[in-house]
Amino acid sequence: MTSRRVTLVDIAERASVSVATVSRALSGDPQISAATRTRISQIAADLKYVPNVNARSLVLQSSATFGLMTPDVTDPIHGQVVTGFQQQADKHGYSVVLSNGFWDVDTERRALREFAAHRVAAVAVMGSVLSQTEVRRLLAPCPVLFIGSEHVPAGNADRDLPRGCLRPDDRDGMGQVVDHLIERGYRTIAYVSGSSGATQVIRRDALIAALAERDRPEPVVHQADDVDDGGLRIVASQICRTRPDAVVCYDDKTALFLIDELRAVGMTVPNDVGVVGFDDIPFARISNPRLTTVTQRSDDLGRSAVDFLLSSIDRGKLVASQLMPVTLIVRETTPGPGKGSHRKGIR
Amino acid sequence: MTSRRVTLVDIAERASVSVATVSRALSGDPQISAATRTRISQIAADLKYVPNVNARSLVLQSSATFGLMTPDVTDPIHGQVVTGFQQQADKHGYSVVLSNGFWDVDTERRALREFAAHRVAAVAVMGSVLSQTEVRRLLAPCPVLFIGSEHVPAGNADRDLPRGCLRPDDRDGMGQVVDHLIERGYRTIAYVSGSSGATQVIRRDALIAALAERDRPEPVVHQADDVDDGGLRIVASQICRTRPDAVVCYDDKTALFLIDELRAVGMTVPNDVGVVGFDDIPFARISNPRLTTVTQRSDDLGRSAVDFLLSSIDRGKLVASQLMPVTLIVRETTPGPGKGSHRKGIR
DNA sequence: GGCGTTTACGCAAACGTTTGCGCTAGACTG
DNA sequence: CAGTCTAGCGCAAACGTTTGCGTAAACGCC
Repeated sequence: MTSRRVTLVDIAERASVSVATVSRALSGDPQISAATRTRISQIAADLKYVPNVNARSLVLQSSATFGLMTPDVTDPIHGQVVTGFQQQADKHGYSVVLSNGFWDVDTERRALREFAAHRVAAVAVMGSVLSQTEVRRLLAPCPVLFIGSEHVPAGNADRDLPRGCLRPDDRDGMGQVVDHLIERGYRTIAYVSGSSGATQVIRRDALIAALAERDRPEPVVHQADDVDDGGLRIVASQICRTRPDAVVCYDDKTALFLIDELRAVGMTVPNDVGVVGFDDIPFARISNPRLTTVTQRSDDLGRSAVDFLLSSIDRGKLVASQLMPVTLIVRETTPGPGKGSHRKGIR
Repeated sequence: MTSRRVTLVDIAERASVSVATVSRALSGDPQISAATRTRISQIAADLKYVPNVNARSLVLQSSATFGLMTPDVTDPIHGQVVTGFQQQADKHGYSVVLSNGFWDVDTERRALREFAAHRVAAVAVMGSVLSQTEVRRLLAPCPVLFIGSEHVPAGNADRDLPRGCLRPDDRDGMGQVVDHLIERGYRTIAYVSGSSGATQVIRRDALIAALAERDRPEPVVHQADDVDDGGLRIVASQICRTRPDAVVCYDDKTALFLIDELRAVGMTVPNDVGVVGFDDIPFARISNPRLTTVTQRSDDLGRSAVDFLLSSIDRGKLVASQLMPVTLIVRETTPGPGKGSHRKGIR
């Protein structure tokens, strides 16, 4: 607060040129002679000039900034996407304002309005509880991209995607999961989902479809309300009764919490039941037992997202939606039914 | 891009008043009559007016925005701080631009310059690899707060804190850890730290001090270079040889990865060795075995950070530094040496 | 040396706000 | 009724950039 920030006019005075010249020189405009350009750059450096992006955005009518809304950065899967997004964004000279929606309608609305107020160049939203149309309306002329699974009418999870949507190929992933499960001899399969969000209906439907395609019985689906706080306890006891061979979970977090609750009711993974997750968060590979899951290269997802936005910015509209490839990683939670002599002798 | 954004002049025209009046009306200036104020607000709402914060920041000489730099949001502990920061910030009408430093000097410098360019009101940085003075210099007149442990000369970890620094009371935490370990009968204690960052030297010194104060032998300290990618493997084998009663880790992530590596070399936690972490990340309470750790209410940390910044903004300078209280949470990884009959019969 | 062309730079408007100050009309005071 | 006050609003400057257009000097050409 003490010393005023140095502006273009300060540099202009010191270099005895006009502000326009300084501006052009610093932006590398070729119509400025090399001599004055270097001279001006030197002075700018001496004065520790740092441009005011607010002023710039004002005249440019748009700031070199992306808005990114996530339900909760705390969730590892979202954190990874954010990271990738971040990296790619500032590789292209964009910065990103982050907002958490916290699965709350009003919070999300405020966040989106904030983006609009900042005149961000584009925004990516992952896992909103708002409808896609409301989001787009709130953001008005600004291009929007939906990361992760987006709610589409059940039954055509992989086709008729709304434009401006980038998500992992959950359907293919579920196919791989089911193939693996069948190969290992699991027969009865259950599904357990977290509380809210549109992703899980996609994954659930994908699982149902995958099973149907292979002439397997429909899965029992369990729904947990508050995964972080004991919401899976009843699910665990239900599973304890129904005794499916394996249970596939909405995501890794759900899977890990479920395993914990299963232990509490006396069921051992993978001895008594196989478990597979989704997302491959960092802790999936060091959990005990290590979690079988499907990885989606979340950071790539984030990176692709900004590529998406960039191209949609200069084309003026969003390009077609896209599915990200996905691969199953088999670890210790699915050795096959009854084969759960998991690291005997060590634990 | 199609329809131009609506501005104050649009509202002014429609309401047949001046722009100044509109501005004042919308900001609740009492010198505008209640009648016109509501009339203008109505029109603004009809037109879906959303203010241009860039223009505002330009005249206000400062944007209602905080910069927040973290090494990596993916790390759960940082994620939680970010979340708390976020919440408190937009409770006060501030938005936050996030940047990852990724433990890289140049990335951090770019990020800080970005903050300066945005003319953020204040910035909080957690776990920078830059020196505190360089950070402050880069950010010039803008107040800076260091979240988390900050590097201070060894030996006076808890006093002579540099101003503008907010961190958990690691020293007290380590005291609780040591007391707990002693009470449970652990005698030889090792310390394992992650690679970079200033936090761990603080915690290491805190552990050393805590042991010394209680007339216990100095700990063996291990240093891992790349925790995420097998860096703890050699540490695990070392521990396998030296056989300490317990090992306290720099943070939960390190602890969890270490436990995984220990299993790989045939050591069981807590049977063969006790483990305690630091931070209480979400997965600490569902790991197998569940991790004894010290919690620091990371979201509170984030919240306190913005309170800090807010008060430092209107006072014109940073208030004194502050230690956040911390408490030990005893779970399953420290039952006492040899008492590791951890959940027998279940796993 | 006149003419056109290029090079290198300056002028000034514009972006959307905020705010100090000035102004007017009506209310109030004596 | 003249003067003072106040409520309610408008004028215009300012914030720091960018950029279209103008222009002066330098240059090339015959």
